[in-house]
Amino acid sequence: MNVMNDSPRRKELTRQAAQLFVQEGFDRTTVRMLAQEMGIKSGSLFHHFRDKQEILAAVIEEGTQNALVIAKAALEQCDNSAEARLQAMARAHLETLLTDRNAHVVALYEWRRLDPEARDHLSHLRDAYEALWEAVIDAALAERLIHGDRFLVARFVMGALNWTVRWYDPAGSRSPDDLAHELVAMITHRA
Amino acid sequence: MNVMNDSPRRKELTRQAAQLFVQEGFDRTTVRMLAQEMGIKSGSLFHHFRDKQEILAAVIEEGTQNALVIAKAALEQCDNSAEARLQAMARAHLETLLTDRNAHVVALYEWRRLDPEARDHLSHLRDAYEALWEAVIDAALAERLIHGDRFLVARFVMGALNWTVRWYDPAGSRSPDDLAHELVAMITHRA
DNA sequence: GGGTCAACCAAGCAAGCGCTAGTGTAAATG
DNA sequence: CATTTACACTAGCGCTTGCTTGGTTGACCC
Repeated sequence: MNVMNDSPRRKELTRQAAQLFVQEGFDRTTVRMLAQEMGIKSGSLFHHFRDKQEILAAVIEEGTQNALVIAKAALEQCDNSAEARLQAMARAHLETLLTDRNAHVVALYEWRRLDPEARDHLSHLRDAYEALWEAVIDAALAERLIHGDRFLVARFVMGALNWTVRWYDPAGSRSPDDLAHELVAMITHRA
Repeated sequence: MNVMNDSPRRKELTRQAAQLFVQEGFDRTTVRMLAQEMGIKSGSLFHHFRDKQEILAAVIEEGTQNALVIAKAALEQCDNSAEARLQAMARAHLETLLTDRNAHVVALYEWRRLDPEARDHLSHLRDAYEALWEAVIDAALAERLIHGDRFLVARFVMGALNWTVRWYDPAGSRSPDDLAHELVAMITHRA
């Protein structure tokens, strides 16, 4: 057992692990399966990660960090209107789900498999992401673009968006932009 | 190894299994843990269920069947207006999540652990439930109470509702009725 | 009062699990 | 040239897993 830096090699291994975790689930994915997918033997795996748990944490950290970066970038390069910002966030969320699908599915489904320390560390990242959403929703409420309880609206919207991993087909006819449009139209109270 | 009827004993065992599956996840729940929770030895478990998979299927079937019954009852004893029916469905959904929480959390999180035959059988049940939703949403669209794509609206709404298992606290100050109200208000386009 | 049957138990098997120990080797570093 | 580093290998330990086997118990039935 050795390092725990973020070498490029480790990044690639993390990506491949995410793929398997989605296919099989974390518990059903054995270190031998992971090693085979990575083209090495199971013993060699522990040169890159302290243990199996750390692979899961790495997958989720990678995905969440990307989501944060993308969402921030989307907010920076869009209008200041509440509607534009709402739409930018929704679209960014869906695009992350598309480009970084595996990591996010893992984050949604296997969160409970994290040990307490990892969960604690990663929930800070997740909170930072959700704070972006809440700021945008607050602004929309202030402009009276949407109505209702701040807390509830945020959770309803995130639920609707996160649920898309269950049914959204990136190869289908609908683009993330379309979906974001429809969602904003649904909750918006103007013509 | 023996029967696979639906004796009252089996119902009770199923209920206890659901509890453990929620706490630990399906894969991490061992037959020895299940047996201990049930007050029997692990070998005796296989008198009631063919294998571990069948316990999972039993849990999910029970929960989905209950949801169907409750939703149908709610629709029968409410106004014919689209808004009332929308609210009745949302409220029924949330109440099921409250009274039958364990089974539904399992259905949401462990669906992928079902083997293909069980998944096929249970997806028919789930489709019947979703059909109720789509009928109600169709009516609301026809009345122009809500706008948008039938398919997308249905999935956004179900996502928002199912996501509640992540954050909703039944002991908190909000009732299922409150939540249903807020959700309908959010997507509704009238004063 | 012999037969039936659901319900349970003790014991254990074969397979698979996460992880470790110790070693080899090619490239980078001093 | 000598040493360190990064990465991979083989071999296997200690343990848990889902499930099976072979048998016992006690309530009910004609």
